[in-house]
Amino acid sequence: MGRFPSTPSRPCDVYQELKKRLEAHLRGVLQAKYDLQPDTIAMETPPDLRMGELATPIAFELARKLRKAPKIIAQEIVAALGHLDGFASFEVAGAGYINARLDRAAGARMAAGGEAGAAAGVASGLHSLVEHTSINPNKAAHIGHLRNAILGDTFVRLLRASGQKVDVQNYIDNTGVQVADVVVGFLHLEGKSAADVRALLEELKSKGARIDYYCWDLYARTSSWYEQGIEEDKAARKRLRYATLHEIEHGGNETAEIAELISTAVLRRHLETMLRLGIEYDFLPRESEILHLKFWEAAFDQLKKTGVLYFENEGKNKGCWVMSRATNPVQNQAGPEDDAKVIVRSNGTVTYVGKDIAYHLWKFGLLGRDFGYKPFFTYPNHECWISTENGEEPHPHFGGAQAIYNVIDSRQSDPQANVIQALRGMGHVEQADRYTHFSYEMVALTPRCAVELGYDVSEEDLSRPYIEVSGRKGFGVKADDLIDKLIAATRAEVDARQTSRDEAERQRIAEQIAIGALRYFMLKYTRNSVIAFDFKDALSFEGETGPYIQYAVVRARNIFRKGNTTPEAVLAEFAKLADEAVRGYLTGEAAEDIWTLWLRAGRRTLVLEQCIATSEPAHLARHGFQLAQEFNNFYHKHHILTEEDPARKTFLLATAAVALRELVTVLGWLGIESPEAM
RNA sequence: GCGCCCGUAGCUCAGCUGGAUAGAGCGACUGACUACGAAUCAGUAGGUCGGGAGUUCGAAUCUCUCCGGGCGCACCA
Repeated sequence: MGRFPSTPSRPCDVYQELKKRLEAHLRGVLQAKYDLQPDTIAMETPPDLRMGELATPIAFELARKLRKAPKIIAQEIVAALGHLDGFASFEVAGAGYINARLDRAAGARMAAGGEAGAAAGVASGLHSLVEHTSINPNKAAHIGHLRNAILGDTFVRLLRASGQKVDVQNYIDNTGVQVADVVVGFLHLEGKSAADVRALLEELKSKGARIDYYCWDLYARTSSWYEQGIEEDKAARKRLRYATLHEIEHGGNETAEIAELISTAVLRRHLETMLRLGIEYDFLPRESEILHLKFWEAAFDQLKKTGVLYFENEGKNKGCWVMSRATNPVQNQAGPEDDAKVIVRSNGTVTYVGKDIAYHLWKFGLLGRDFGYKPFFTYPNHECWISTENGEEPHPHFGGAQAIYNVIDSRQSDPQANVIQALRGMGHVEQADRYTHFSYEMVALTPRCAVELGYDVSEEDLSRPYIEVSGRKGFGVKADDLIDKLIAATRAEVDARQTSRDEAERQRIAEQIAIGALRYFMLKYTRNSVIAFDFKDALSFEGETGPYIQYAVVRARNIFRKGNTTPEAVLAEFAKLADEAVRGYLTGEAAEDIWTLWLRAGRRTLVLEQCIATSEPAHLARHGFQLAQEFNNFYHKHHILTEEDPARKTFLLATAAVALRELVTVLGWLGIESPEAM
């Protein structure tokens, strides 16, 4: 069963519809013939199109129960299936498979009208909240953050395409040690006051320089400064670090003012960087408000009341409020539970997980408190709000979602599990079930790439398959650097090809291609595979890449431009063709590749649902590539505009129209634009 | 010590709820631009799916075990 309530009578694409139809028909037969009602009927696609389009191995499963050979059962079922709308025939294959052949004309008609189903989208009524990006606002974004934001943004697009209402949040830890570290850098390494920092921000702005890049270096310098000198120095610097952190958390002093200036300026840069990729946010909740609006106090009451937290009187956690681990749920008897997770320290302060529990109660509307809101960043079509203590009225409402997705790398799975465990323990079982840690593996650098970038790489690291990026060490590829590099590369290609277009147009196309390449690169890997980053792979525009798919779109569009017609007009003509004609064009050895393309075009919603059910956008990326590949193959084999038979020409044009529509839709869901030319 | 992830072609990766002959891209080698633009297409070579056992009519997929690699397991944030 799916995670969410099923949506009855939802429009389906060809595959979904026919699969459902066949399944229902099979159930009828099994009921009438054997008085059986199996829970599920497995449906699959045969290895070769010549065997049919749908298949079921149901006869194998029934063999034992019915004490008959699978082949005999399959024959009996096939005999009983008779005729079914949308299907041409059923037959037994192999040792007992039941294969179904579609009525290709009917299938093509359904695929041609496919936009009705998908465009309607059908509101599932679910209100989801996706949190992604969440970069500490103390340095520039790097490639690891790009993977996070692209995965998150794409998933948002998929949820919206399926009809969900989605709020996009970017959590900002503006009062953590990481921000404290750059503040230490400004105060003690550079000797700057709040006024100096303000002047620096102005100066950088006037020069068009990036404050996040400035902080990238300062952060790395400060981190290494902590490690330098004699032990006494180190201890003193560590004390300074935590004193700074506490001043920032407390607020209302010059240190906090610098932290606010820097974190806000860096945050703006992050939003600008992500906007280059078409990534936008609705709300930016900040840790400073979670602290100052006392979210924790409200959560603490609930945690104590429900018994999730208990006070430890002995053992190593004596004097703390602790929670049992998710992996170790019950251990109430006999002695202190030293393995428990500390939520409130013996000095009375709350840990990160504690604050996170409070924040997640808010996300589900269970906290009984809310942020103040003020506008922060204006997008062409909407406003992005940020948390504040005393908000402005009126403001939109955030939080109170039914389902949440946290796009956070897999290293955080432990703390995420703790939060889910707390929710469950508090009795919020439904919410815990709809809490998804959308985890993914890191982006690392290949040793070769690290050397190429001029970093000192140890012997040990050189022998590894990849090296983890580190903001603290200043080791990694900055997001904007990569985007700039990609645009420069695509611009060179576009300049060589599009000699008649003007500067602005060429730049626009180059950006679309560069972003397409980047987004596709980050999406083509499944979430739990580590990406060992290399410029050679990321800067590739051939083969399984975003530009490959975009190029297929451009080719399809060119057909209609040169043919002086439109996809809409063509599909209207196609509707008038006789079924016999369409069936003829889609049948036979030479037509298999065309039929393959139509079939692929007819499974978009199926892939969408699979992506959502598994939280895996990579499936859609692959679907887009395969669609483009099959279209390119079709494009080469069949020259459309010189086709002499007018009916066949209409059919070929309709094929291109459907492919074009699907490619553009899929690319849109991946957040990739379809250029007019390449 | 405990937990999670990974191991599939020379390289980088797919492989949907177990299903028929394990697929792409890159790289290598052959071919195809006077066609709707070759950022393309067609073809060839290349795999005991880390090893072993088990479950099953049927395993890359599920279970166990071993080997190899990565990441987590703080009163840090």
